[in-house]
Amino acid sequence: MAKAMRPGAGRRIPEARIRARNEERILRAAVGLFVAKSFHGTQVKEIAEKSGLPKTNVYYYFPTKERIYAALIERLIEGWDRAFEHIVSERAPRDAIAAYIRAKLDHSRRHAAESRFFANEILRGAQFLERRQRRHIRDVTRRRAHVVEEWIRRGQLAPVDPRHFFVMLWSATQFYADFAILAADALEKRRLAQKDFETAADTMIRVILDGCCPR
Amino acid sequence: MAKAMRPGAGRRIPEARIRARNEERILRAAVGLFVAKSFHGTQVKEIAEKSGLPKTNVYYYFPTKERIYAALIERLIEGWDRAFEHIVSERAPRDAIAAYIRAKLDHSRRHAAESRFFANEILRGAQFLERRQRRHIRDVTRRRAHVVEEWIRRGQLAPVDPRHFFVMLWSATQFYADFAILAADALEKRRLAQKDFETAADTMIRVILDGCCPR
DNA sequence: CGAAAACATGACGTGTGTGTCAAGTTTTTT
DNA sequence: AAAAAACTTGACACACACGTCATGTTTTCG
Repeated sequence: MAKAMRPGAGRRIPEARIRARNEERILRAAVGLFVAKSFHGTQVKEIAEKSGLPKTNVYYYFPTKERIYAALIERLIEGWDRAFEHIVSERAPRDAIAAYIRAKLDHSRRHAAESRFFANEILRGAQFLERRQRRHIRDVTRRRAHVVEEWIRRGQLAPVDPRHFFVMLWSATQFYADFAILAADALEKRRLAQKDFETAADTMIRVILDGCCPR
Repeated sequence: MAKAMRPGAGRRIPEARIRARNEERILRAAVGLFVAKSFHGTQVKEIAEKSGLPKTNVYYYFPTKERIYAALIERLIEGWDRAFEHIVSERAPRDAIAAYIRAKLDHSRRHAAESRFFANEILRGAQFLERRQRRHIRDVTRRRAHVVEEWIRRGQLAPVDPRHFFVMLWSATQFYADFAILAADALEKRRLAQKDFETAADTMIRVILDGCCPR
């Protein structure tokens, strides 16, 4: 309520003030519900309640439940490649890979709901993911794979398959957020704290860079 | 149909012939559907159709849809620790870890549907997983963690956190089956073949044992 | 062979969840 | 200040999915 207005921002966009706020609310509420109860298990009524809006109002902004889901997918793709920016050939692989791992782990911890939502979508066959979105993922991966190849050519990195290498990084960095329960059980903790994520990062970096067998 | 009878086996269990077969059918059909459409998205009618039984018959064997789901969970836990059997202190860590990775990857490839089903259950908060089942996972992990600690004590392994180390192994070995679509896109393949799983295993073993930075 | 259990099936009830509609209120524009 | 657009709301309809029931058919066992 006590929100500061940005004067110059909202002149030609009358739709983009209250609408933006409400859409945001709806999406925020929807992520958690979709993760916990899946698409079919979530009812629009619940989304409405959780976002503090009446149900009919939800339908005012989104014509169907599916469109809410699709809107969420769209957002995720945007954030997908952010952490990849660390992987550049100018940087030494040790630094770059360590930074990537820390960034990705941190992101997944802070956006656990979104991370799970994405994982869930892939798990069930990426039925809502569009062709162009998958192509985007593919293209980004290819570009960064070239960086790894460059490192290998220079002898800065052991000759590993770059794509499989990335898969390893993804899997390790997503696991703690997505399968938090399993990770917590394995660590014999009630819940994962930030500290646990840091230990996880350290372990990962150590093993992936230098291996687990002593030199 | 042309099934050999085991004479001595089925005397006091008249329920366990045709029942066993039908329950098996139902569960088989259910796994795939639950993965693709989640619990709520799957209708008993579909399970019936896919298993070739009339719907009412499904209800004859399972009182509710939930019980079908729970029965599937029960089975998964049994298979959880199989691959862990490779992790024994008598064995050299290099061999043991490599064998574990290959076994787990192979298992997840051949039982992809079950693997995804389990992943899905954890992802949504393990709502159906019972206390004892989680305790079982915890206990098994603890026991194997001691093996890793023993290796470290002997200087056969670098001093890594054993539990985080296991998490790394799990995540990497499950990823290909659970997130096959993402993995395939990353590798620029239509579908993952057995060969891809082998390359994955090789890469993993290499990186995890010796790291990615050249010695 | 005959009784009892296990198995199979079509038709039905009931709750609930998606999306609609028509009528209100607030905000923006002229 | 009035008109128009954007937003909000309660009540409703239609569909459909879970689970039941009463009634057959096959298997098992004495």
